[in-house]
Amino acid sequence: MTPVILTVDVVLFTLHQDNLHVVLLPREHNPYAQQLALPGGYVHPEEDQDTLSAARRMLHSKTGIVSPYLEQLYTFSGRVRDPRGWSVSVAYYALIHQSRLPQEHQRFELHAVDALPELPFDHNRIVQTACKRLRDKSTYSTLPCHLLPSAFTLAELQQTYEKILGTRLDKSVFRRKLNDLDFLEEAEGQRTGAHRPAQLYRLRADCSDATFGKTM
Amino acid sequence: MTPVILTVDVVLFTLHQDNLHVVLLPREHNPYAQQLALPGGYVHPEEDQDTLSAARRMLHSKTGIVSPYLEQLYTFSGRVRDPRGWSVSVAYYALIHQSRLPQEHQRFELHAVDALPELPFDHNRIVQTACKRLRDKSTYSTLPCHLLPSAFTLAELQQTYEKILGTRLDKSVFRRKLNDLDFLEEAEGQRTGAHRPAQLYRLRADCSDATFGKTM
DNA sequence: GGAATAGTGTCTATGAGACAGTATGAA
DNA sequence: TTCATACTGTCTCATAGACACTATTCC
Repeated sequence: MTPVILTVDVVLFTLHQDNLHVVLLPREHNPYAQQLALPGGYVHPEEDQDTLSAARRMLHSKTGIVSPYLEQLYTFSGRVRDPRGWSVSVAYYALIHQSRLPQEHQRFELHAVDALPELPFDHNRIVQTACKRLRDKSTYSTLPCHLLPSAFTLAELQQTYEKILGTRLDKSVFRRKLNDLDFLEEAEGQRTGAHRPAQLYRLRADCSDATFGKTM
Repeated sequence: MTPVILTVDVVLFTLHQDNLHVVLLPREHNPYAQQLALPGGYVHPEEDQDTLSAARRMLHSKTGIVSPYLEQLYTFSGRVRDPRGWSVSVAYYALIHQSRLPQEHQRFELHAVDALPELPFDHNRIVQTACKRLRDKSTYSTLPCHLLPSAFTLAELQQTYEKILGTRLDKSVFRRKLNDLDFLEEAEGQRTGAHRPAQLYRLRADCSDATFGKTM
């Protein structure tokens, strides 16, 4: 068998300055050394249980982040996508709140998904695919919760859905649906700001990957 | 790098005796020689453009079928799924009408998805994943059309949706939605049987992978 | 004409959207 | 008291579901 290059790449989403961003970091090695790219690298069969473990390891070793929401996205493959030869990249996507990104000594950068630089390999296509998946799945799942801190207000959650979906939602309708779908529970405390404080909620533990028939 | 085994596997669905079946065939080589398994095998980097091409080649060489609906399903990987070692299988699923299965000299078998034998590797899990995807996606896409011949009646289409989704649909509602979604076009001729003939329809060429917000 | 299936029309209840209203804390 | 935001109530209109009705063929 001709050897095939096996890698994983991770599209790590976060909300930054009210817009969807992805984490990019400069590549350490050739090809495309120093260029900004998705966190990723070779699968290590001795070390990794499977490609999910490899993705987790990659994320942790390159950005210091442990175990946010992480899901397989799609597998990209072929002769031309990597100059080193025939390759397979199992792509994953992850969601995290900005507060859980390490603050110091990390070389990663946040880039708005609608203003990405040109990336090596087929990484632009991978990000596009991830955006589409995130948007599609957000219409019928609890995904956007993972972009928020562990406790959040209903207004924050609504804004997050709106940002991802690119549409305005009616407050009353949104809350009625949340009530029906019943994937949130009250958290302790309230968000106190300049005005009336808002109740905090958290995603129910058994609903971290919940999907529903209806649409948000 | 430790060498990694790279394969593709294909879950080929068809309706047979009014039930959802998958194509299985006896493995030619070890491990598990002679045992029934999904059509699949090694990716050939010299020959295959990418894993999709590999899946097409596999399907054609093992079953004689060319190019039905074929879509990537999920990538299964790890140390334990294949006794030969650390492996990656990029799984695809395909839909085809029984009439397009070759009639003679093929060694494949049709097995009802709800009465599968025990399969080698993690093939049972792969079929399960494919069933779930097929069911989920059928609620908001034209997928079931690919299980029918190129021209079909609305009643046949409705029965197909019902079989896959496992629910009864109201004829009037179903047709109203078909009308709204507008992914069918009239085909020449009618299905003439024991009673009033039914108009034939076909999937519009630009809708072979159409999805919609609403639900069937 | 009867049986069976194709295809259409209509009533109703549900629920989404729009929007106005009330509640509560900060200044 | 005012302002801004949290939160809730209500009206209306669209539509999914239920089901009855008409149409067309074979016998």
